[in-house]
Amino acid sequence: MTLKLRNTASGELEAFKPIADVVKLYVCGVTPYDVSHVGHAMSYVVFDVLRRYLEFRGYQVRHVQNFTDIDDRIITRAERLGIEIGELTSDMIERYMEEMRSLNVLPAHEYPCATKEIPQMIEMIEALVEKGYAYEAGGDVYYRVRSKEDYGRFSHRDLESMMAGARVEPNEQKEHPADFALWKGAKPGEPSWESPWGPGRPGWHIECSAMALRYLGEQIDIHGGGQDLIFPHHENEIAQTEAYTGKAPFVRYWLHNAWVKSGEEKMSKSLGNFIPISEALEQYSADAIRMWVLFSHYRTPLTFTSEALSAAKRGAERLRIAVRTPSNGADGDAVDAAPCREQFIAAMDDDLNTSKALAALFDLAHEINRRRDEGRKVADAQAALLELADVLGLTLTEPEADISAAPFIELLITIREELRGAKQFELADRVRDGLDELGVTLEDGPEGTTWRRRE
RNA sequence: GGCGACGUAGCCAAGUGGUUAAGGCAGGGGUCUGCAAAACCCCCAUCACCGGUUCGAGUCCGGUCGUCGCCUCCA
Repeated sequence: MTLKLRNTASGELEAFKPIADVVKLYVCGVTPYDVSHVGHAMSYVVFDVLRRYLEFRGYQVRHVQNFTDIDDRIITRAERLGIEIGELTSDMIERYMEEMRSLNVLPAHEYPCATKEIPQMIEMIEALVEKGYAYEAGGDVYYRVRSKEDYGRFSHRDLESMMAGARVEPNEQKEHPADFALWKGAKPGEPSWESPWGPGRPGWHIECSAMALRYLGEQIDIHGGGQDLIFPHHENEIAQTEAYTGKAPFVRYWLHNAWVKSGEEKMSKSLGNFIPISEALEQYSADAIRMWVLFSHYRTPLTFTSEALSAAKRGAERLRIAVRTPSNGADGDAVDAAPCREQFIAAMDDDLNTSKALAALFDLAHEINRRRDEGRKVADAQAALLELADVLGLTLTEPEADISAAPFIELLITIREELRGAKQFELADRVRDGLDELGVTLEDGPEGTTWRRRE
């Protein structure tokens, strides 16, 4: 069995074969001008799962993810806040990193920032101008889309029909309306860097090319991002990179995740209809949020609703209980996890069918509970469930309980035990209900009472 | 207008030609329990609509209706 991925470039399911031993993975990062929202969470959880699965399958992965720490929105916002752009971006980057940690997203191996890669970008732009793929116009430098005969093929559009849309801003400096900026001359007062074309800053697309080139090489295995980046970002990235290196394809497999909807429309920063990751994390555990994402396929739009998140929360709890409840059985392990493991792998091999992979985990959890109830041993199966859940980045651990509260909870349980012994059920129930309201659930079993913390 | 995607049970969501249409949540009925909780057992869909291809279609083709996305910054 091999991993098959839906390659945006071909639209086909393709067997994954890395170019070399180490899989080169580049994921488009955020523009840190504002806090990240659950749409970003979806995207980075998806690519985190891709990375974890590749590693689970025995590949070594080198994961690079950028920060676009210079652009119009950053400049505007920093100006409005009256702070330096660096102050704004480093704050947002710090928050982003913290949120990813909370979501159990593995850190990339490199997080290059656009502003730290200016020389590389200038070098690329110069070479593109020299080769005739780009031209300078009034302090700006543009990529000449006409220089690439199949420009638009990647995103399934052609220059003529794009012009028909009439949404491309006319710019008399450009040779062609679709030509895109590699370098933007600075307007007075804007942050800028020196260049052969005067002070300015890089265009959006060039940074990813320069960083991918520098940190991963001229041809990479997988490039990921949201579907909204297919055009123009990735189309342009391909054009300029392949023009620069003379090698194609720049990327072997392009993967794009769908977007998160807020109500009936796409959640996005510009629409202002977003739910920050920090806000989601206040209400739901990382496991719940990840499970919400993973319940559906990465190329299908997701909707953030309390119903969906609650379902994920309960689902995570179900798996958690299956792995944490010990068995007192003594005979050999009663559950064979191998069939589940096979189903899990088959599902993940099929373009990361996480919905099906999760179903395999729920089946295993069910089997574990059944056998445990029969008094059989299930420890090995529980270990397997934990291992496979980890491939999806699910920890299956309970929400952090306040350690200092534990002895008091234990004490209340002991007292309640005595009340129950004395058939003082009303008082005993008051203890249980009281703890329940504080987010602690008591469960009476044959071995005594246990407690767990709810999300 | 161009391009892309989607419409499966109360909700979320797999399934791309062939046994009883995965799984989760919610709901109903049981077992367990002092009562609960958790777990376990049982129940709950003919796949937007119309037509076609086929021995056979949720699954392919055509059309209708509806929804979303990209074409400008966006994960």
